[in-house]
Amino acid sequence: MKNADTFHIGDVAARTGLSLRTLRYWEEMGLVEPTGRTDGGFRLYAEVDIQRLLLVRALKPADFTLEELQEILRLRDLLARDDLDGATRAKSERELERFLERAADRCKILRERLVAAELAMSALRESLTPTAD
Amino acid sequence: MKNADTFHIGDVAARTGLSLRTLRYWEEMGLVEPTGRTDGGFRLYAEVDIQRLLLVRALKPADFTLEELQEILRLRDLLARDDLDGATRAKSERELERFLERAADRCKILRERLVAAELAMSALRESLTPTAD
DNA sequence: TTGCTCCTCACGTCACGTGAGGTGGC
DNA sequence: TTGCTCCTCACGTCACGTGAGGTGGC
Repeated sequence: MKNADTFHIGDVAARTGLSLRTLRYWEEMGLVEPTGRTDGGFRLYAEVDIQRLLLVRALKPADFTLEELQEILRLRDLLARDDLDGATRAKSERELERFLERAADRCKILRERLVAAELAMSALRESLTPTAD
Repeated sequence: MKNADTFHIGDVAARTGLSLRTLRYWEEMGLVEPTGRTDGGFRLYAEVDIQRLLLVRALKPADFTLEELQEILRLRDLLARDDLDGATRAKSERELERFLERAADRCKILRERLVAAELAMSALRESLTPTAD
């Protein structure tokens, strides 16, 4: 039921660093569904599924909701097809661009907040030795 | 009941960018409690409360839980006192140091994840023009 | 006095964590 | 056949969001 190119959920968790619960939840939300199942009901992930999972994992720090990530995957899948009419392709490209721009903005904001946090932390650290030195 | 140096929750929300719900929740968790209340029950925040709120807000991006932030505030308050015996002070300083080190580590990890996210995003963007150009 | 601000429940949400009880795979 | 992995509920958690229904403040 399982050939050499498919993986059980435990293998996938080990390879991606995601929890079993996260893998099942992402499937439940329609984000990444395993290619197949064994007769007994075990999930079977193919290499392409794992690449999808790694993409989602990589994008998560940009503060997307799972719904937004799903939309990004949908657009990516759509654009990967070659039977797409020009108008649909152009529209999808613009939508994906918009997502990526918002994500870039949020990355910038997160970086600024990290700087502010580190500033606050060094201020705290310095208050440890207020008079002495 | 309210003098010139105290603020209603709405003023505080405007000044800190935190929601009313967040201010009330942080109080409920024992993180930042307003200095007083009016006879009618309105919260009254003093300047010192607002500084506490701004510190918590600044530290949040370092991925602390509210419980951890509470512990940091407790240690900071303790260390601000001058009636502290040397042993307690030294111990508290070490504890706070440990927190700050862990926070610095997490900031570093978050920064690396942001880089990875931006890499994944530019890879996505490039896949938009696979053949043309 | 009017309306704007504030109050306290209390249920909802997002992205999972964590058992409980049961079965598949090599 | 044994045990290790996997399955599906389903309740719990964290940090709030979002009304509902009622009252305080200038």
